[in-house]
Amino acid sequence: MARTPQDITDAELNVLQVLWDQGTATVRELTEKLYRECTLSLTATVQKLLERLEGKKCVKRDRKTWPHQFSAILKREELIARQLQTTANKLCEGELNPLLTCLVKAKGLSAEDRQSLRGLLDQLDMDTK
Amino acid sequence: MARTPQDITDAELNVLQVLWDQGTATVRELTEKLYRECTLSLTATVQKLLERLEGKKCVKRDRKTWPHQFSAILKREELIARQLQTTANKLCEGELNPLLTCLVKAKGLSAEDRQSLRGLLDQLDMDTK
DNA sequence: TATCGTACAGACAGATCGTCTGTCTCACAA
DNA sequence: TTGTGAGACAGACGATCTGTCTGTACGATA
Repeated sequence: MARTPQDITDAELNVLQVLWDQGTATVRELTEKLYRECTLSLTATVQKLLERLEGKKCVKRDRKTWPHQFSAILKREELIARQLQTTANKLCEGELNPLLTCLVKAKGLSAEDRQSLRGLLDQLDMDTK
Repeated sequence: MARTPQDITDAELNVLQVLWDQGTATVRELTEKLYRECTLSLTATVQKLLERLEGKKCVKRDRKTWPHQFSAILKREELIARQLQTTANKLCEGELNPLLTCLVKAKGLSAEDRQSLRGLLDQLDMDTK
């Protein structure tokens, strides 16, 4: 049976992280940021990762500039949401609520966290009224 | 670079799902549930998956019975929590809060959902008082 | 026009993962 | 006790994924 490939690979994610930080970057900048050096082969590697990310509509490339300028299309929050939906599909028949419950029950939620969460909920109540 | 293998594989997860439903099962029962038939090779496949799950401490095997009875050690909620932590590590520097925010902001959270979530929060307030 | 960095295509190797084959062992019936 | 069928276990294979590299074409700058 065909294994389901991960939509965003580890190496691809590293590239995305830099783009999220910088906003926009060239291959050279990305390579140096990621590998702390910039050889020919490393550049090609990053180039390939960008190519794949472009194919996945996660990154866009400005071909009018030289060298090309790359920037992220996919926002960090969108990726988070996508990942959450994926785990929900795998483990909760697509329902997001069980994830919420799990998160809230997990330790590491301070009183302030709870308070700000209540704020968010109130906000939602207002919006849908 | 070594790719990071996924802790629980798709096929392994399918086995776990059945165990979560049934509570306990033999290889034969699992195979029939998963593949709707029970050939020699399919049985071996399930056997191998169980072996790997056992190695990962997700499943335990009762060797006193014949055939062996298998049951899940890892609970569904625990796996959910683990998955959430994994995405948090990849995308939020380990912080769970951003996930919460994402989830709450996502559509598909009804008024009742919000209300029950408030209940959960109140519960937590009580506990930590 | 020579040179250097970038773009692009293609390929490769290591690893993962689902699957299968083969052998041994156990329980049960004849 | 022995034969039989199902399960346990070990090992291996092959498709696929994924990070990386090589090779070639292209574009800009001196």
